[in-house]
Amino acid sequence: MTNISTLFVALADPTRRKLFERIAVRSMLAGDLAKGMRVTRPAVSQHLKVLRDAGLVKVEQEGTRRIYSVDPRGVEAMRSYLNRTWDTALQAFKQAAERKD
Amino acid sequence: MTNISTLFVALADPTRRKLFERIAVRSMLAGDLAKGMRVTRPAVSQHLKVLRDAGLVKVEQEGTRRIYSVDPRGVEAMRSYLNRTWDTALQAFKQAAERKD
DNA sequence: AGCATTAGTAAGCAATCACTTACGTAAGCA
DNA sequence: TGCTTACGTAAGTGATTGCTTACTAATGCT
Repeated sequence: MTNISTLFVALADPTRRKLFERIAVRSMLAGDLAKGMRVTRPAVSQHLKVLRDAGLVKVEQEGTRRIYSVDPRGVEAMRSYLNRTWDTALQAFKQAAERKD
Repeated sequence: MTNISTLFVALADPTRRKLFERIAVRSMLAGDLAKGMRVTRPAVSQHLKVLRDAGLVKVEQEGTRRIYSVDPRGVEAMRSYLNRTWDTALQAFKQAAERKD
C-alpha cells in the first residue's frame, strides 16, 4: 500500500521517524536498529511493521537476520502528494497576498 | 511552532488533511469549512486548532467571522525536512542498488 | 541433537485521540 | 436591549495507540 494516511501516520510518531531516518542513511539489521532506541526490541519490531505497511521501508531476509532498507515507492508517493498540495497551497497564498494590494 | 512531529501528526488525520487541502485551494470561513465535513462544527473547530498550532494554517478575524488561510511557515518547514530526508533516502537507495552489481 | 541468536507475534494496559453534546463569548442587528 | 449568528471551549466517552512482558518460530553453531 501507498495510502497517504498510512504514510503520514507512519511518520507522525517520533520513534518511527527516527527509525526511518536511520534506515535512510544506510540499510540496517532489525537488531541494530533496536540498539539505538530507548524502547524495547519488540516495540521497534512493531514500529518497523508500520513503516513496512506504509511502503516506506522494505525487508530482505538473510538467514535469521532481516535487513531493512528504504522503499522508494512510499517515498515517491508521499513526495508526489506533497508537491501537488504544496503547489496549490503556495499558489493560494500568493493570490491572497496580491489581493491585499 | 513548526515542530516536525506536530506537522506530521496534524496531517495524519484524514479530516484534518481534507480541511487543509480545502484551505489550500482558497481561504475559507470556519463555518463554511464545517459545512463540507461529515463531523460536527465543534470537531472542525478542534481540528483547525491543531492545524493552527502546527503552523499549517493561520486565522484572520473579521467581526464574528474567522478566515482561515494557508500559513507558508509550516509548509516550508515540512518541505525542508522532507527534502533533507528524501535526499539521503534516495541516495542510500541508489548506493544499495549499485552494491548489487 | 541441543542450545543460542535473531526477530516477529500475543496479550494486556495506561495514555491519547477524535468525536459528541452542552455551554460560553463576542459581534451583528432589529 | 434582546435575539441571532459565528465560533471557540469544556466535559465526557469509546476507540486507537505505543508500550511492556511473555511466548513462538526459524536459523546458526558446537
